[in-house]
Amino acid sequence: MKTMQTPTNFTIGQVAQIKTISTYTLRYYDDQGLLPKVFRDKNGNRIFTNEELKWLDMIKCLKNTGMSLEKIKTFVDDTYQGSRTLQARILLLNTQAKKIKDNIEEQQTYLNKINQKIKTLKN
Amino acid sequence: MKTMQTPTNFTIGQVAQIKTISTYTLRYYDDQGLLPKVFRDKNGNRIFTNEELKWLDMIKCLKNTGMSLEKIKTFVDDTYQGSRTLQARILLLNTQAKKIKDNIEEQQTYLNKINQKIKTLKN
DNA sequence: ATTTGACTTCGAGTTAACTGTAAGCTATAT
DNA sequence: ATATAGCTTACAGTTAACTCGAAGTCAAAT
Repeated sequence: MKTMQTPTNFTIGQVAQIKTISTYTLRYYDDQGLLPKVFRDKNGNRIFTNEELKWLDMIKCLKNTGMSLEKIKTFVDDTYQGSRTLQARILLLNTQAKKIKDNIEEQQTYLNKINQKIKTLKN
Repeated sequence: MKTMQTPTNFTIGQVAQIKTISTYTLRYYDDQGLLPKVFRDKNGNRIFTNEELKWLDMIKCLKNTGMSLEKIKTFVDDTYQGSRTLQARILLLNTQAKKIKDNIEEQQTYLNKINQKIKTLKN
């Protein structure tokens, strides 16, 4: 079903507040092509929409799981290329999912090691 | 029980091979004070022992779980200060353990999000 | 005796991802 | 009318953690 959207136009400062990202970083992401759909008002100011907010969540997800901004950009670009790149995008996400799984295992191993070390320090 | 030690003197190149860390990085770590017990032979060349190999494992563990080299250095320094710093070291490790646990949870959340996204892409 | 290889120091260069500064524009408030 | 706030661009600076180059020392091999 379709649902009504809440008003969906934001300035860079509003987005900075909502997503707790600095305006510097938002402009940097835009400059790097991570937000290719940001339009401008008649004064040249950026207009962010819900689409950008969703992208920022996705960027955060990929970035915080170790993907470089450069690689994230290829994902963004592919997305705007449409269905032609569907397999590439699925592959990229599957690869990232695998990487996260491996990382979780690695972190678990390190956690065990540190807990072991704490034990020995307590003797 | 006490066990015999295998011979325990290594050059920087040998350590680089054993631990697959570049000699550049090893010297950098030494310069930064992360390996305070590295002695020198009569020619001024570094002599690494099993103690350093163990430290390199510990450094890797802390570093790969997100600790800065600067903070790792305080842990190393504290260790060589002896029992006076025991509580500080235990605290540092407990804090790191907590951080790792939180991170694992976060990564799990991101993994779910990505798997969800893969699903929607496949429709 | 000289070449080779592995080591040394010092200092400069690299990279990613910001982070900040300066100069300027525009809409709103006083 | 002017001050303020929030935006703009261009570009320079910062940070952590390396990474490398140059010039030099020393021991072992040819």
